[in-house]
Formats: sequence, C-alpha cells, structure tokens
Amino acid sequence: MRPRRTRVLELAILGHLEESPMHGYELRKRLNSELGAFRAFSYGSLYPCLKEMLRLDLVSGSPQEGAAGWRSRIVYQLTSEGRERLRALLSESTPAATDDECFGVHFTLFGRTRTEVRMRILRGRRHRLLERLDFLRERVARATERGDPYIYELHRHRVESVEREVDWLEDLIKQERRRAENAGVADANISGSAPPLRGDPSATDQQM
Amino acid sequence: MRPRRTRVLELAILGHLEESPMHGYELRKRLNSELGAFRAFSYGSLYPCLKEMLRLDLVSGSPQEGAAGWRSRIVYQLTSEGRERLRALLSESTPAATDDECFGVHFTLFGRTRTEVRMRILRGRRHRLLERLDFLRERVARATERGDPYIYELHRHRVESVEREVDWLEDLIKQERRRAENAGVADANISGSAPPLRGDPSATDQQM
DNA sequence: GTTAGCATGTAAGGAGTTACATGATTTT
DNA sequence: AAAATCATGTAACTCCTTACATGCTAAC
Repeated sequence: MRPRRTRVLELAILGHLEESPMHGYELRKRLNSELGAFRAFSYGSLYPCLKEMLRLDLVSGSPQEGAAGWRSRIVYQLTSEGRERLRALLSESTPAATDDECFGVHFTLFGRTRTEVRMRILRGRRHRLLERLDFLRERVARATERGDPYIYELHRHRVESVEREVDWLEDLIKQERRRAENAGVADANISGSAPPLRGDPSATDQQM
Repeated sequence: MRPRRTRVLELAILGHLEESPMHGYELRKRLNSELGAFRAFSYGSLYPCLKEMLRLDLVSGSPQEGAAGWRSRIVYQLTSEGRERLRALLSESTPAATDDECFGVHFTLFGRTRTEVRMRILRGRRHRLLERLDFLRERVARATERGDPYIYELHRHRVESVEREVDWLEDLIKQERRRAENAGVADANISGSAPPLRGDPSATDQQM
C-alpha cells in the first residue's frame, strides 16, 4: 500500500487536532467548512492520510467504546511528535506555502501562529502574486497585439483580480506590523488569543 | 497503455488546431500563453493526449520532413470528426464547462463561438458562482460566531472576490445581449470575426 | 564548443476523487 | 418501516507533473 500523506492535508489535520481531539468524520466537516469552496476533502483522502499519520506516530487514535455499541469511532489526538511536526510545518519557509491551496490552509491557522510566521507567509504570498502579475500583464499585452477581444478581456480581469489580492495582502501586512510594534517582542507565544483584525479602518493610507 | 484524454486538454487542443495546424511543441506554447498562470500543461500530458486523439481520428498527424533533417516534427490537423467533436464540446451544456479551469478554456475560444453558446456558458458560470457565494456567506456568518478573525477575514475576502467575478460576468452578459439585438438572428456563424468588447463604458448601470 | 532552444516522447509518481461496501442510530 | 445522517474504510480511477532519455540546430 502506497503511503497516503500530503502536505496540505497533513497540515490541516495537525492544525485542527491541535485545537481539540476529534474523529475523522467530524474532522472532515470542520475542514470543509473552514477551507470552503475550494478543495472539499473526501473520506477517500482523509482516512488513508490519518492512517498513515498513525503509522508515523504523528497522531494517536483511541477507539471510543463510550456511546453504546458504536462502530468504535476513533478519536484522534496529537502526539508530541505531531505537535512538533505542526510547529515545523508552520515555521517552514518553503515557497509551497504560498500556493493558492496551501496559503489558504496556512491562513486558516493564523489564529495559532506567531506574528513573524504570519508575516513571512503573507509576504511570500504577495511575492508569488507579483510574479503572477508580471506573467499576466505580458499576456494582456500579447492579447492586445493579437486582437482577440475575449482573450484580452479574460486576462485583463485576471490581472485586476490578482491586483486586488495583492492590495488585500498589503493591508494585512500593515496590520501585522502595527500589531508587532504595539506588542513589543514579549508576546511571541503560539497560543495567544487572536487579536482583532480590521480594527481601525481610518488609518489605511500610510506607507508600508 | 491507459487512454490519456481529458475534457479540458482535449477541448483546448481542438480549439487551437481549428485555428491552424500545429506541431506539439508549438501547441504547448500557445496553450500556456493563452491559458496563463493557472494550469501550464506539460509535455507529459500533451503528447500522450495527442497520441490518443490520433488513435480516435480526431486529429491527423503528418510527419514533416521539410526542414533539412529535423526529427520529423509532426504537424497535427483537425479531421472532420475532430471538427465535429469540437462543435459538440462547445455546444454541450454540461455544468463542467463552468468549472474554474474549464470556463477559462471555453472563454479562450469565445472568439470562434456563436453568441448563444457564449451566453449559455456565461450564465452557467454566473450560476455556479452564485452558488459558491451562498456557501461562502454561510462560512462568513459562522466565522463571525466563532470569533476567529483570520478565518473571518479569509472568507470575507473570498466573498468579495467572487462577487466581483459575478459583476464582471453580468457586464459581459449585457454586452452579449446588446450585440445579439443589434445583429439580429442572421449572423449565427461560428467563424465570424469577433466583435469589439467594452465598447460603451457609459451605459453600464441599466438593469439586466 | 558550450549553452540555449527546438522537438518528441516514456515511466513513475503525486494528490486527490468517485463509487462502493458496511453497518449502526436517529429522525420522520 | 423507511430515510437521513453518522461513521469508517478500500479499490479503482483521474488527471496532471517531474524527471528522464534523446538528439537536433542556432546563437554566443
């Protein structure tokens, strides 16, 4: 049997199990409600992945016989190795974390991440989008030459859409920076309660 | 050997070969410059797909010995079956055509599509996005309850981004409608030159 | 003369989905 | 009593990518 384990899914599972132990079915519901719209994980990927993570001692699974004669639903829990792995994945500066998919999962876990990690990921994402913009702008230029109005229109819309995501990221980066300044260096704990976002809509036009 | 053929890639290939015969390498460059940023097809998927399409007589491939001692590059060309297949794929009302990926490919071919087909695809895409909006808005609501500001922020941004795509689509639909009215029923030919888009930026706020 | 680009392909692998099998439990 | 939902799992399949093998030609 081929080892079924992937970066995204593994990260998502570790992140959610850190919050509280859960069985697979529950886990899937949570994942799909938070990740939303893109990538709805199916049992066919979730269960094999959990199994593999069991094998690697990243999680421990205890069959719960509690509720009268269930098909012993298995409640998964992070092991200390799992916790370590989660930390490692979150702090990793792999460019993969700025993928469309992976970025979303990372973002979902921002509530339990240190400011500097959030910062790195936000910047990394912005960088990737700026690269994509370069690419797309060239496409727009080429479409203008070719004279196909639909292809032009498509790329123009994509450029706009990526530009907006960049703006969004820059706002977030600004907020992170302000927060880091206000808090000093002391509060770099991973489990600190997530501070409010979008708190001050007036002061958004100062420079980065 | 497993048959290597997919909807998206097949459609893209047929669409581009209709414009003019090409060899694989060239084809790939074109695909990647027009589809852009998302989905950059690799040779590993392109060549096997072409091979399969050869087997099905959707395309015919003639090795070109012309340019002094080339590794006989194969120029692919649509057969009549291929042309038929392209028509069928373009007119198909499968909901798959409104996928993120597939929609892009269809849009790329709008220059060679009839108005009614464009209309159907645009509407279908809009419908799919509205469904996604419902889903995402529920997520935003739930994130508000839960009180995780990052998850809230993520979904809020996604909602905004989908809303904007809907706006874009509605603009396009309006334009298509105007064009259809101006042209009457007579010009429903597939190879008509693509008319200009975004012609009248003033009249955008009339109702659908 | 070596790098870069043109050109065609194959094998293996990665990351997931769909469809199925199975059964218990709660709701209607 | 039927239907929905909870719950776990497997096998097969999809669709694409990476890495490799091969060799030619043009540019620097």
